[in-house]
Amino acid sequence: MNAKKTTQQAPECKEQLIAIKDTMILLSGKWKIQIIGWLLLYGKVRFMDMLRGIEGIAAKMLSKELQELEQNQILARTVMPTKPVTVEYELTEHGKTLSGVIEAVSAWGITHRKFLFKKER
Amino acid sequence: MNAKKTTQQAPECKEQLIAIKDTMILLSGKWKIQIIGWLLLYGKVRFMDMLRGIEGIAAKMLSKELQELEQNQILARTVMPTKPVTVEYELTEHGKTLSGVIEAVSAWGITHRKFLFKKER
DNA sequence: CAACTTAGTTTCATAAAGGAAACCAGTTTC
DNA sequence: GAAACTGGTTTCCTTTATGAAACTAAGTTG
Repeated sequence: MNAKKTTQQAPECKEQLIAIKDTMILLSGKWKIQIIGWLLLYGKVRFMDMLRGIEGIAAKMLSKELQELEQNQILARTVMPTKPVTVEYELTEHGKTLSGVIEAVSAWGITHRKFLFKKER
Repeated sequence: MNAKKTTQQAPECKEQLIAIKDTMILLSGKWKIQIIGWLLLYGKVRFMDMLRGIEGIAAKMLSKELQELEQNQILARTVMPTKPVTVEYELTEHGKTLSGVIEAVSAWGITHRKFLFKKER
């Protein structure tokens, strides 16, 4: 995983770095990863549940982020024929393949918290 | 990993979701994850190497992102006593614990590319 | 001394992200 | 019918993020 550079030439662009860029284009922003984490934890979720549950998100943002994730086939939107119409969102099979990313991000957050705690004492 | 909601109450806030939020605060932006990916691949890297190698980044951005990552103890900055001063950046031990995240992000980018490819034919 | 290198910083400007609040449409309950 | 609920959309506004280009500072080379 190491390749020292002594010249001033830029190293060739590794596929992994391109893949990182591609992924981050889809997941950038303050809310997308949180939304996906929610769907991984809770399965099918209604719009208002997310709006109330994801602290601080505004309806406009939630709506926009859900649309973008749907366009990228990360999640699916289903309108239910209930009394007041409800809409359910859930991860697609492809969306579920993000679980590795979400879990890694989540695990590191906990690692980082411990790191900060160790330091301050 | 599933907890259906039928009530209108928001589900309690899971630790994992907080951890996701914490992590994304540190890694948000267009460049940070790419920079960390670079340092994981190449070890010690000089400022100008990154500036030339990370496609599209401007000096101001690189400088700012490196400062933020240093403040969060993800990487370390070392001024080398060379002819024209050079500065080396490398991940700290703590920064290296991000490898799981970076690898997951990178791997998913490749998964996603395959998914798109399968669909279009 | 002029020109070039490294490693930035500063300035000026634009683009993208995010948010609060009001509004809309359909349905239901009081 | 008034009020409430679901799931949004629209408007207006503020904050961040990002960028290109010029500029600084110290040392090096021709």
